[in-house]
Amino acid sequence: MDPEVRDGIYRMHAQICKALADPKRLLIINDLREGEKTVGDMADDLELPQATVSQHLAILRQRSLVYSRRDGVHVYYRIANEKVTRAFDLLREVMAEQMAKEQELHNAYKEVASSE
Amino acid sequence: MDPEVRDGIYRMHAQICKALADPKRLLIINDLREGEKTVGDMADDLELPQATVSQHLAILRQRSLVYSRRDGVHVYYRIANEKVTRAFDLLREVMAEQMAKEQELHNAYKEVASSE
DNA sequence: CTTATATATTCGTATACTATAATATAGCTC
DNA sequence: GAGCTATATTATAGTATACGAATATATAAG
Repeated sequence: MDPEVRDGIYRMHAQICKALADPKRLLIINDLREGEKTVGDMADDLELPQATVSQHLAILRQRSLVYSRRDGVHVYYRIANEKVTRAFDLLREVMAEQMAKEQELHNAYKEVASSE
Repeated sequence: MDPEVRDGIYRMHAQICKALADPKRLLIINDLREGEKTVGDMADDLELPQATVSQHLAILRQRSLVYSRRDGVHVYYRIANEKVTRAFDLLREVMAEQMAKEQELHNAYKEVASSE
């Protein structure tokens, strides 16, 4: 493949990953699983300042991970693609498996240590 | 959930996402789908300096997305969890669908423009 | 047109990331 | 041990990102 094209694709791919690479944006995405919500709803749910939520939503919007629609004074957001949620879940599973593995090691170590 | 615990989990989750959030690391992960490889193999495949590949592998290693084993002078890397690959693929599909959608819009616009 | 509310944007700053070059370490072979 | 190759680490400079506070915009109601 043309290296420039390849790099362009990988840059875009990374941009999408970057959109997920922040704890608050993950909280927002998780919150949106329940369905469409307004900025204020999410700010309340997550106990975050409105400006913070709005800033992060702007990033998610720019990268088309969420869509928004205005209804009067409210702007409703929703997850743009169900695959985003699935990726969220997969990566959380990776994390959980890592933690489980560490836990095992830790327990094994305690056994050895206590039998000395 | 205890907000501190929640934040800790989301921080870790974001750390894993961050590991994917760089074009070169995505190239590396993609390269490793073919199977175990050494640092040098990957540097050759991707036409990147050895130090660059090694640095990015260090990040992937710290976050346990890849495992490594030494065999003599070589260090072989492999993807730690197949779910990482699946997340890679899902997010690439998200990107592809976005591009397709943009393409459609673009074509639709051209039609309108040319009929004026 | 003014006020009130919801949302978005801007700005300054602190922090974190990436890239490159140089250097260091580890394990062979002789 | 000397020299060679593979890999890792460090230093640093440049860039990007996140956060908080303040400000701006948009809509609805009066």
